[in-house]
Amino acid sequence: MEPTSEDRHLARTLSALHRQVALRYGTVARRAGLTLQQAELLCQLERSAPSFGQLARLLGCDKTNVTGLVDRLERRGLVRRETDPADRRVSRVVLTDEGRKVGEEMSDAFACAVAERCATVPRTDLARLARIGAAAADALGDAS
Amino acid sequence: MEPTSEDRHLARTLSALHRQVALRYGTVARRAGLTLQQAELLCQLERSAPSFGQLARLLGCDKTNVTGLVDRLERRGLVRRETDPADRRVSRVVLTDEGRKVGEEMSDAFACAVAERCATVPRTDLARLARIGAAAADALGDAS
DNA sequence: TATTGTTATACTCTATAACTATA
DNA sequence: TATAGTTATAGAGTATAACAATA
Repeated sequence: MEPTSEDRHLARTLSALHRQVALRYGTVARRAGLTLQQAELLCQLERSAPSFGQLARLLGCDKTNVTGLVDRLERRGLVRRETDPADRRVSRVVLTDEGRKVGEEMSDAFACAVAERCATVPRTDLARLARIGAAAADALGDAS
Repeated sequence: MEPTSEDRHLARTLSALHRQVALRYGTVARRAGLTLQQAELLCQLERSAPSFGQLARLLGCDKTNVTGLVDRLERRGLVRRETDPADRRVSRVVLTDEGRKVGEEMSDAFACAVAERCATVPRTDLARLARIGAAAADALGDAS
């Protein structure tokens, strides 16, 4: 299938936006002494306690990779492993109090950085971006 | 500065969108036998021949890193180094014919993947996303 | 003297294959 | 036997400090 001119334009835009977000998010993470990958893992723990396999799927990497990421976050006291009582093969990754604090600080810092820089973009456009961006992220995340 | 509820919402959305784009883009890159970082460097060469320092700034990484990335892309025949005649300290990175071909194939494949998956999102919304997303990327990319 | 790219080093990220423990 | 997580290994990405060539 050949992409249309509109397809190409949207793809280029999403790619540029992704790069800028990664840059800003990486800056915030580094200020907290974390890598971008560690910060993204930490953010997946705010509302649930996923297993290693679930984390691998959420982050789009191999499960062997998650072992190392969690090792390093655990060594810094930001997360801990908990064995699932229902199935003793699975380990769940849980935020410590310190980990929750660091995660919230990073989220706030990133939100502020975005808001400051996007102050030149009309408010109604930002609201649209939030709405449509969420729909697009959902669509892109659908299986396979 | 404390972020508003709208700030947080926008930041969460941009973060989710970034993650999905990175996942899809990474898949396309891997199919071409490249890492996500190599693919992103390659895409910076379509319209210009940046120096190592410029590439470092564009990619948000250290210049020492660019040396390694270019080494690996050069080893695979996708780019080559050219000394700038005006200032013999600077090297410019140039696409080979093969590199341009691979870059274009990846761009097309990514545009198609996005278009297919976003088929459920109304066309007018996608046009808005492209317009506002570009403005936001510009705003986020502004200095400092 | 300042700048550009490179090298050396150390650590992190990443996937594949082989392994252990549990189901 | 199948699945969840780990370990060993190897290669790639990353930054810091020291360096060579050029300006």
